[in-house]
Formats: sequence, C-alpha cells, structure tokens
Amino acid sequence: MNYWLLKSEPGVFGIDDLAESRDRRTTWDGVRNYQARNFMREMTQGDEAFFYHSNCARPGIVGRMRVVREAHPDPTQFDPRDEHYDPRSRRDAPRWSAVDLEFAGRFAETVTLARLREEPALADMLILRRGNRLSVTPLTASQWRAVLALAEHS
DNA sequence: GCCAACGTTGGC
DNA sequence: GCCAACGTTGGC
Repeated sequence: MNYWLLKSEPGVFGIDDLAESRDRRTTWDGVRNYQARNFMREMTQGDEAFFYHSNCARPGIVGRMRVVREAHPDPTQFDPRDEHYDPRSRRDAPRWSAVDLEFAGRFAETVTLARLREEPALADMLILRRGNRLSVTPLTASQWRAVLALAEHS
C-alpha cells in the first residue's frame, strides 16, 4: 500500500468535480512533468491519495481518493484539440501516463497549507519543501496518518 | 554538455 | 498582480 498527494486547481478540477463524476471516478490526465509522471507509474490499485487544492484562496488538502486503475497512456497527449496535446508523443511510444482515481471522501474542513506547515510530523512532506511544485508526490504512512488526524480534529 | 532565456507553478 | 523557484528548450 502506497500513499500519495495529488494537486489540482479547484477552478479547473476540484474535489466536488470528482464527487460528481460518473461512478465518482476520473482519469487523472494532463500531467506533463517527468518526475510526477514517474510517481504515477509507481501507483498500484488500491493505493490511497489525498486531493490538494492549489492556486486558490485556501490551498490545502480537502479529501481522499483511491487508485482504481494503474498507469496507462494519457489520452490527451494524442488529441490535437486538447490543451495538453503533445505532438512529439507517438502512439507506439507514449510519453505521458495517467491513472484513474475514485472519490473516497471529503473532509469536513480543509486541512490548510498553513496548518500542514505547523505540524511537526509533516516537516519532511515533499510539497512543504521550498520551491517544490510537483503535482504528484509520495507520502509516508505516518504522514498519511498525521494528515488524517488533522482532518478529524479540525 | 553548458547555460541563458523562457514558460509555468503556485503562494501570497 | 508579483515574484521566487524550478523545468524545459535550444543555440552554441
């Protein structure tokens, strides 16, 4: 079992959009960073992930998801009308991957970025490191539990 | 392989 | 809107 944190801008695709998706599932596509892509390729079915709202008034963790389909070629890379189209990617050698995720609950309160920074148990969390902008990062089991504890005691 | 220029991310 | 930090691009 692995734990992950995935960022998305709520103005583009927020946790409510996931909760309202068909079967409460979505394909997490559009990732165009190699490090983030490589983390997605490490995901296995049943892995747990947090949904983080970025680039918004109250950035922070807003809920949970579960990996329901492992890495597969991101279809948007082949679609010339999609903003994530990559003309250099070939169908016989796809450059970018996506995973499918299922909604697993929304927190009663957002665990804000400011709150995450205050928590000693989360000092090593990757997204809290200076300048880290990765949209997909791994968490340790203890970091996962620490965030859940913050969510439950807010 | 170096590195300057540029584009993007994302908090504030 | 600002800007620090980072990744990517492309000339050389």
